[in-house]
Amino acid sequence: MSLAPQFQHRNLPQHVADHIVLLIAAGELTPGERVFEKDICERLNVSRIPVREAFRLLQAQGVIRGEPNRGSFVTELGSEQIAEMMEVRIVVERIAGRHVIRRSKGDPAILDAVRRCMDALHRAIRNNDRLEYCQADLAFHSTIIELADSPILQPIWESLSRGILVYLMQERRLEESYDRSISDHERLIALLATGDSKGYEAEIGRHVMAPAHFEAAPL
Amino acid sequence: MSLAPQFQHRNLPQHVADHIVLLIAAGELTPGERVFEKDICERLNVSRIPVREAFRLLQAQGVIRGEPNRGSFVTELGSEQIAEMMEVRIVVERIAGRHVIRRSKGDPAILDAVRRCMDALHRAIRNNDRLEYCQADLAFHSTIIELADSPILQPIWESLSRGILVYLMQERRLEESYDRSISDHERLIALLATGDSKGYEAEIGRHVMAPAHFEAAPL
DNA sequence: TGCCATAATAATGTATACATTATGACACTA
DNA sequence: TAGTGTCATAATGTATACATTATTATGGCA
Repeated sequence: MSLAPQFQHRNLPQHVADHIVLLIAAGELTPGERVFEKDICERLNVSRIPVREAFRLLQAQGVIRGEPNRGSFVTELGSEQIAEMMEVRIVVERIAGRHVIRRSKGDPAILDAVRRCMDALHRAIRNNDRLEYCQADLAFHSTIIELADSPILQPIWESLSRGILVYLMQERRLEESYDRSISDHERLIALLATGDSKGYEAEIGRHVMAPAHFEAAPL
Repeated sequence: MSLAPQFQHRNLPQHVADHIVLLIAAGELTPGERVFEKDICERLNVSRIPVREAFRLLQAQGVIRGEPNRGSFVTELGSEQIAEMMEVRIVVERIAGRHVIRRSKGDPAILDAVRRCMDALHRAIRNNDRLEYCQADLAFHSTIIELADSPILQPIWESLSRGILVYLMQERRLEESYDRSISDHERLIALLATGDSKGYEAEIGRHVMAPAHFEAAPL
């Protein structure tokens, strides 16, 4: 294995899966397009086994769709799917918020992990780096899910966040929402810190639906 | 490969994954227990590659938890996790219901697939076979999700349904709810057929929460 | 010219073999 | 005896090689 040293000790299939999502987010792999194992192998200079395992991860997360003996294809997400994604996301984040608030009452220090995410968010905005910003935004929410420590929410969030990253990256006028993003996240932290469950649930709904670049869910 | 002929043309990692879930549901693998690749290999008489790919599928679905270089462990689900699962499930099934109703207005025949699931449910009850019943129950809901044809809902449902199967199988007094189960499902079909979105969304909530064997979500 | 059968190619699917890492036993030492 | 270091074992992680399946190109035939 001749992988770059910084990845030596990381989980290889997981890393490959992350990389494939980045390729999709960057537009190097387009929705509907077929993904070839060999192609990914050569890009990352690894054998087919970890790549195939990454494919299974992404398949279970809905990022790619696998047809037996016929290859894998990047899932296509229309505005309707984005709306669904956000609808489920809100529920997941609400449940997670309740858990984190309950846990933080016993140990307020756990919220520090969330606060630290704000630094990354500010840094990304200073660098005016879309990808860095999207990842920092998602890291904020991922941290909360992790703190909720739920074996149910975790995999669902991982699945959702894949799609959200791709969606955010292709969103026009993303930069215009930087200011609002900061204040939204600050407010979310404050609600967690004060233990205002109801307030947090309402605010998460607003925060997620704020862009409303996607169409509302059909009746 | 010396697998039984009936599985020759099925997706092997998928089949292995299903089998592992059955082992958990049957109690042959207990929550928290470590799952060895070799053990599964010998049980199903396949090599490690499809087994490892099945592990990745189940890992992304939250059925097992993998620790790098240290193996995989069956996820433990307490009553709190069951409650979360059902809370997310309701949202997923509500969204799916809306889609199916919309689609069925253009082609009412698609609901026949759901109606056919009732036969399997009746048969399972006649046979008084718990596993067959649980699978038929889940097949009913899986069919609706499939009809909704959503690349977002599908993987989330697959993840949820794994846990639901395990939960149902370990549920005492499951047999007592057979009658109610039939009437519930009949009612759900009727609501889909009449295109009553609101009614369906309410009924799904009742149906899922009916057992209430799990504790309510914490405040 | 259009259609079908067949072979060549290239992909996915699986098995075997090797490399690396964790774990437990055991002896050695303080 | 408690602690520690080393080695043996067994698991996971990865690479290579082979098998199977799908696709495409090609050539024969109507």
